[in-house]
Amino acid sequence: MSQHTQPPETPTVLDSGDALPPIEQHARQYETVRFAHETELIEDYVELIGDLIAHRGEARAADIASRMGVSQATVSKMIRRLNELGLVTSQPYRSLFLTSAGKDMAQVSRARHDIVLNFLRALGVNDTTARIDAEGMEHHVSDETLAIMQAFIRKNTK
Amino acid sequence: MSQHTQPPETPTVLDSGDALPPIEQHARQYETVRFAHETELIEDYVELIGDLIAHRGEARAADIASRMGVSQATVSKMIRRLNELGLVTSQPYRSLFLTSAGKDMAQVSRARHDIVLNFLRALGVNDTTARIDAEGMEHHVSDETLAIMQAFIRKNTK
DNA sequence: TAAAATTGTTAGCCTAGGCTAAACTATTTG
DNA sequence: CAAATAGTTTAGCCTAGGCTAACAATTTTA
Repeated sequence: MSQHTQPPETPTVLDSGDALPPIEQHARQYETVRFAHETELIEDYVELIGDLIAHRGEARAADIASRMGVSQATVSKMIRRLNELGLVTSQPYRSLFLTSAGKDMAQVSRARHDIVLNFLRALGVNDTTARIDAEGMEHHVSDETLAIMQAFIRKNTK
Repeated sequence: MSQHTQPPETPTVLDSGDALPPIEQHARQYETVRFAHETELIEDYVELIGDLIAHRGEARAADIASRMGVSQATVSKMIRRLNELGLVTSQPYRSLFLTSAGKDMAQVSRARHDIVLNFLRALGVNDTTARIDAEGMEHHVSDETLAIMQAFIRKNTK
């Protein structure tokens, strides 16, 4: 079948680390990451909108743009997407609101974010770094790991 | 200046969690994540190519495709990019090789990946889950956090 | 060694998520 | 209350990273 005489599947002595995972499992790992990438920006926007509403009373495109560090045009386009996904409601030139689906997503996202952030802090990571890392990590942490992080926080925080 | 009378910058009582970070810092967090996204796929390919060479003796497009879970056309296109970036050398229809820049990247990437994976295992996360989480997390973990993870591994592994 | 099977490449399409520039709407202010 | 300013949207462009289909090259095998 193979056009090459391959070394056996068992790892050779060349490597220092683990063997390669089985092909199917390996592919599923990358697929999981690709899937996370599709949803994470959406979640970040929804989470930020929820935060802005909670902290500032409203969520405006200009605020989202400056906090996200992108142009207002980009935000405008994204809001249209969030609308189509049924996560926010908006009238032109007016402030945004989260739908109940949006609120749910914001709440879940925020809770996950907080666990990761507090876990990193409990581990001893500096606050600024912890915030940056948490922002990137939160979408890639499974429920299982999240539960373990939560237990760790309880154990290591007064 | 503002067209709305805004609540003060200090958070209102509505929220349960932390205050919003200052705008500049907030934007930098998201920018860091966006930047990581640009490089992480590249790193994943380079890391996988390095692993295939180490474990199988060669890295072929078909193997990369099946392990990444993408089409061969996608891999072919990506290899061209890696070439342009000076990370691999390739002749058509021949196996790939990493340049020394590619080897460096693979080595760094692999080391980081292993630390995150072993950290999750030391934390008590199931192996399959740990592999999936590590794949997603590795590109978002700062050097500071990585060092702390490494210390944690040393302390919690016999 | 010719045919079959596998592997690799190219062309062309699509979506997401950035951007700038220009037009439009709302609010504030002189 | 009109003009200036601030905020929002739209149009059009670009890149990355997927895909399929068609074709080319290589390797295996009958």
